[in-house]
Amino acid sequence: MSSHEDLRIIALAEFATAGYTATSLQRIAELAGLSKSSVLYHYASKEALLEAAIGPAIDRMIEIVGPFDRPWMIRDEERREFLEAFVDLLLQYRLEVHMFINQGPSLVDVPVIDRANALVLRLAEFFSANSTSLEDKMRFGIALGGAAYMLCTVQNLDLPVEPQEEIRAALLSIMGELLAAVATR
Amino acid sequence: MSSHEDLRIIALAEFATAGYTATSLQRIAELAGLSKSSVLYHYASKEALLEAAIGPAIDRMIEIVGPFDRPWMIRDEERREFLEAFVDLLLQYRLEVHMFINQGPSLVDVPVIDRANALVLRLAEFFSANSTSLEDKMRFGIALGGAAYMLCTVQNLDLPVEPQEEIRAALLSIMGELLAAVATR
DNA sequence: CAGCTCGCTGACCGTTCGGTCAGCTACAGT
DNA sequence: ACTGTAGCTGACCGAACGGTCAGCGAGCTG
Repeated sequence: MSSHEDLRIIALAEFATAGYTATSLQRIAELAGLSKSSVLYHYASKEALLEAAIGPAIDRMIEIVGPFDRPWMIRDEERREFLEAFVDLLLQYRLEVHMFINQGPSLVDVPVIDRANALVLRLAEFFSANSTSLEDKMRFGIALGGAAYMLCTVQNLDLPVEPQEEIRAALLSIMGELLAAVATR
Repeated sequence: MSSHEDLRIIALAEFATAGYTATSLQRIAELAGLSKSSVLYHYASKEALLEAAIGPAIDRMIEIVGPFDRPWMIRDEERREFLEAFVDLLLQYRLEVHMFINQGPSLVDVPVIDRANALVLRLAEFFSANSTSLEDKMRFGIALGGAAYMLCTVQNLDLPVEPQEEIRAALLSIMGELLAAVATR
């Protein structure tokens, strides 16, 4: 296994659970069994490490949201399709999503975080494009923040991580219910 | 106005939005128009400031959860009562709740945070006491984390803070729906 | 063997962190 | 007028931060 990829994974886990600013390069180095200098050999800066950690998840998310940037034009089955893709992405990138959902607002001016924040805004517009009521917007916020929180706090609330398929089905059910206003229109 | 209370309010806002570790005493001092030394005159340490900022919210929460520590014994109307008290508490202490929900897991070994984490665990037990299914537990996690996220990110998602009464009604509706398994049983 | 790159390291840099301390000013009680 | 005390301050401390740099040994290539 490569130190480069190890560092990415370790940094992501620490950034997501302990917070970006609360995670030192020294700490990452210790977890990887390397020196701080080695971390900075593989990644030019702490910010570059953050970019590598959550960048791919944001790219993938933009891929998914991209085709639907005319939310009032898409059909019902496409909305369902989107919801499934979205839930799958939440499951695949749970640490990344949890990270930029919860720490995004506090890390402005970091390029990769700004991309994430802009993406969240686009998502909000997508989900509330045709439903301007306050409650519908609140539903979106709760669904997004709630899923991100729950998927990363499962271990603290004695929730099992397995079986993945059952979690997916339940999450799809709950998210569909929460976003019913857009998912079933 | 007292500097003491000013500092508490400023610190709470900064801790909740920027994060505890990311907020320096210097920053709090500047926002309050004081020197860092003055902050440490009013509060013995950064940790004491955190305790003052979120302690009252935790005390109040324990008051609310306390009477219901036999969840399988309470009646339906009591569950409804509890949900209303809980939503009111979320609205009154939104910054505090957002703070220890999102930063609680990463700030272990801080006494006041440990109290908060223990409280969250008690809440989880309360809501899922008679419903051990995976989906019901996920519902609780999404409701808690989602409400905390949404109530502190409203301004970022162009959600209005007013009118308070409409937000309360909508939140009660959504939370009741999410926690239907326990709220209506 | 010489030369080169790759992964990695310790020593070191300037800055900022939370926290301590002696001392300042304004004011109230005696 | 003397004495506290409350509120506040700048100077300073050791530790930890992100980051730089010269140089190490191993392995591949000519």
